[in-house]
Amino acid sequence: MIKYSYNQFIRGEENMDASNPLYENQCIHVEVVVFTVDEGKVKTLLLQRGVGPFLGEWIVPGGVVFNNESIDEAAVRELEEKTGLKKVFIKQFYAFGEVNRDPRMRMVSVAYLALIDMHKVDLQHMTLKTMDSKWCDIGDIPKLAFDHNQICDRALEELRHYVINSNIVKDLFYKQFTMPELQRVYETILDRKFDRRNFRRKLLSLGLVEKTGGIEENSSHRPAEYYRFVKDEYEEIDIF
Amino acid sequence: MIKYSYNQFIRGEENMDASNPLYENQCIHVEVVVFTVDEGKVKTLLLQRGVGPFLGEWIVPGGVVFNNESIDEAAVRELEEKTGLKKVFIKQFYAFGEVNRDPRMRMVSVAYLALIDMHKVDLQHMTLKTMDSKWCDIGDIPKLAFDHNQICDRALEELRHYVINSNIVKDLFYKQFTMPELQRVYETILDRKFDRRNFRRKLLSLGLVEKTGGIEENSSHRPAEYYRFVKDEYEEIDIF
DNA sequence: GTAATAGTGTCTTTAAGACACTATTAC
DNA sequence: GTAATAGTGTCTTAAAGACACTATTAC
Repeated sequence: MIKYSYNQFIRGEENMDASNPLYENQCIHVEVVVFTVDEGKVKTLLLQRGVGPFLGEWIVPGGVVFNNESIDEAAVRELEEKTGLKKVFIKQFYAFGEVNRDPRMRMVSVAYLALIDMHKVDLQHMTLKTMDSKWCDIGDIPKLAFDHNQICDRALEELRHYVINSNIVKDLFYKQFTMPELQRVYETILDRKFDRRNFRRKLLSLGLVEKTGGIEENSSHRPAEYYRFVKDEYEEIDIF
Repeated sequence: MIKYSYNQFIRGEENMDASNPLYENQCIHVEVVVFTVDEGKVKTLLLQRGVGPFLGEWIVPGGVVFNNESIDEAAVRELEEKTGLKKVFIKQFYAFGEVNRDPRMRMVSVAYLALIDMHKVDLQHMTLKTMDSKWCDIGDIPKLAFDHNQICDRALEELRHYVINSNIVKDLFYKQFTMPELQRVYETILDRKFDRRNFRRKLLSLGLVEKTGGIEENSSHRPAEYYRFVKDEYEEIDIF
């Protein structure tokens, strides 16, 4: 990467460098807010810091963007490091850039959200920089370090938006599912109830899901039929 | 701002600094894509670079984020420097972070969009770093420097989204307007036609606009009645 | 009166919302 | 048979879309 002097840059020439007090020591971070649904609850992945600043406090997964990777690639890498998951669909939703949001440097965080099936993940509870990790009900999120509460809140807003306007919910299911299960996921994330008949009519008439032919087994009641998502790709579509 | 060493940071201690090859020389930029409607056309503000790199090529307004301001504040400052407009409503819509998008440094651009009434603006055609400026029809945007075509395209997508889902269009009118004028703006931005009667019914039944009581003058045809937006604040509301 | 554009109301079609009974399984 | 949960259809209401004639102005 070519280097230039600050004075050249500020005079309007083509150069700039990172040793200028006006904008020195800037750094780009990504944060990935990971959502899942477990036992009818929406949960998000939190990590407990094993290092300072904010040693022992909880945060959402994230890390510095390296110069040899795009911000999207950094988010993917970060998610893989923390969950072991590759090829997860992530969605950038907001950049956080208040002045003193990180005590170490001037840091802008580009935040992403991801939806996963938690059963695919084998959580690492202890790593180099992490003392512990957990899935936390979105109603019970504790005070987090940095501005991560704000990031979480915003992520949840965006999640709801995507759930209403796309087929993103498919990422919560790695295989087949029943209509009541699917309905519970929508109800949990959106925090509202749907009529069973209207819900089923809606999802089917949009062509979003289809029967697989199989039915549930070992239920102590009438077994539900299995469904799958018709499309495997992300698609914008108004659902509710 | 406290400084730390790279080695401390990467070892998982609380420190980091900006002289580490993995993430040195990073810099945060903002870009503001400014939209207006002129003679029934959607236009965006472009500047011609008066300095290198890309001397003489066109870009959207933007600049470096200083360490004493948030990214939102930087966008507001940038917009004021380029248009003279204060208190303009801006909306962050995306962060662009490919690796080599700027030849000078590792640069992440947080992009904002703004809607203004162009008649309020007195364009500066020549400044320290700018050779010229113009309002460019969004159908005729030339090849721009950096990744600014991508930024423009995405801004337009987001603009359409906000026009459909909020009252943002109010920012295009600084005073009263007629129903046909308003309809033309929606039609231009969304690139579709509406039935006059249905359009009027929709806007009125949503309580978005109201008559001012005045009527157009000096039209060589039946004068139209003037309307105003009922709310002055940004509001999310599904319009179409 | 002509040209230009503004203003208005009804019918049809589609989507959303409300609502109750029958079916299947394990025990 | 009992408990638990799945599956299904119709009616009502609201919103969207299609559509044609009259009104006002400058000239």
